[in-house]
Amino acid sequence: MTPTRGYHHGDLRRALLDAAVEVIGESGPAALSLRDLARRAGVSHAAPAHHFRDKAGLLTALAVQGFDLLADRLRRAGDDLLEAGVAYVDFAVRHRAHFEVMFRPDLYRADDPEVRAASTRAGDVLRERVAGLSARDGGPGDPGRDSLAAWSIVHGFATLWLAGALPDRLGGDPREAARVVIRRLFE
Amino acid sequence: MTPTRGYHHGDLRRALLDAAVEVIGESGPAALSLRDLARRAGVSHAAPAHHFRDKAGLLTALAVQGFDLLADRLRRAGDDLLEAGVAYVDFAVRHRAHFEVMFRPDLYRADDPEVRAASTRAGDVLRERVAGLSARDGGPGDPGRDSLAAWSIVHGFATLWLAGALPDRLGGDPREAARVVIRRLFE
DNA sequence: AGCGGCATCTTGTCAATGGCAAGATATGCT
DNA sequence: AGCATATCTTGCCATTGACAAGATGCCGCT
Repeated sequence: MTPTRGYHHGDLRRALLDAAVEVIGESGPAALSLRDLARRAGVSHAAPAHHFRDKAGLLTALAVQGFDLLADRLRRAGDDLLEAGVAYVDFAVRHRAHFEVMFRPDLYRADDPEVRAASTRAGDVLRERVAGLSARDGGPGDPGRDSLAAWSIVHGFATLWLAGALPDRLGGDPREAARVVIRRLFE
Repeated sequence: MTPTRGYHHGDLRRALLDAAVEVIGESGPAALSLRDLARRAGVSHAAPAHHFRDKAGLLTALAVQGFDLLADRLRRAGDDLLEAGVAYVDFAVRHRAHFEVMFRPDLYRADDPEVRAASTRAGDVLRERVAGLSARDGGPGDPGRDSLAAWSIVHGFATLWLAGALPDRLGGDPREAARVVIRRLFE
């Protein structure tokens, strides 16, 4: 299982996932075609089925990858809830394709055990950060409510940013804009 | 232009939009098929094209309808920002199909003048409510930032609710759960 | 009343897609 | 070396979106 060049034709699974990320990032999940991915990878149109069964299978794998990436990003953002929030938005923008799939459960098998596990892992990190904050400032707040509010505001901001719904005056740096908005939670 | 029964075969445009709302509400926008809508309406597979040109055209019409519905709902929620927020979430849940399309610009022609106009109308109502709040409590806050924060938190909550990402303990009433979360902005 | 114009809908067709079945080919294990 | 298996290919079918050309019913105009 060497990472790059392989045996038969290359390591297809990764190549297909990478191509999917590229396509979705450019044109959205609706534009995704298994046959197109196969062409990009230089294999026949039925090859993807052996790795992912069907389209939903491929998107399920993408979702797992996405939740794991997100958990990693959140962890590396440190203990500060504000920075974790900024990292959440940053993740959504930099890994747009993953993010767009992750929260569209009608596109993949959301009940897949791998997805559930990965999604739980990411959720745990988020809750951890919120709990950390509540502890630090002598937090009165119900941590359930606080994490919901925090999650909602960063998720909403990220979604609206990706949808292109936000006004232009915010400029081109989502991290900076997100920081300002999230801080509103702490005042 | 009588509302119901019509002339040639019925008033198709409305029938198709209604059927689209039903399908999307049940299975998401990915499951939408023009031919299926035509079958449901009892017309031939090419009939929809005359009203909407293509799939994107139909979804564009749905988005316009959605933004107008949302503006209406927000207006009827009154001046209170908290209630407007609850109404936003309530709209997303009750008009799930519209909501899911509205914020997925890759599915329709987001640059369509009608969409832009309708979306602006809805945005104006939201900003109005935020401005009203700032004025009332001697608001120090930058209204730009406040409306962004308010929009983000309600949009995020609604999106997560629809995605089924929120924990079960919230129960089945999104309005109540949303009210608790939104209040977090005012403390 | 009759006629022409037009919006509405239908039939026919094509390329592209997802998914399935059956076969070919390389890989690794024994 | 030989066999089992994962990997990939070729061939096929139903469905879909989109287009073209024709049929059908409604309207206003003379």
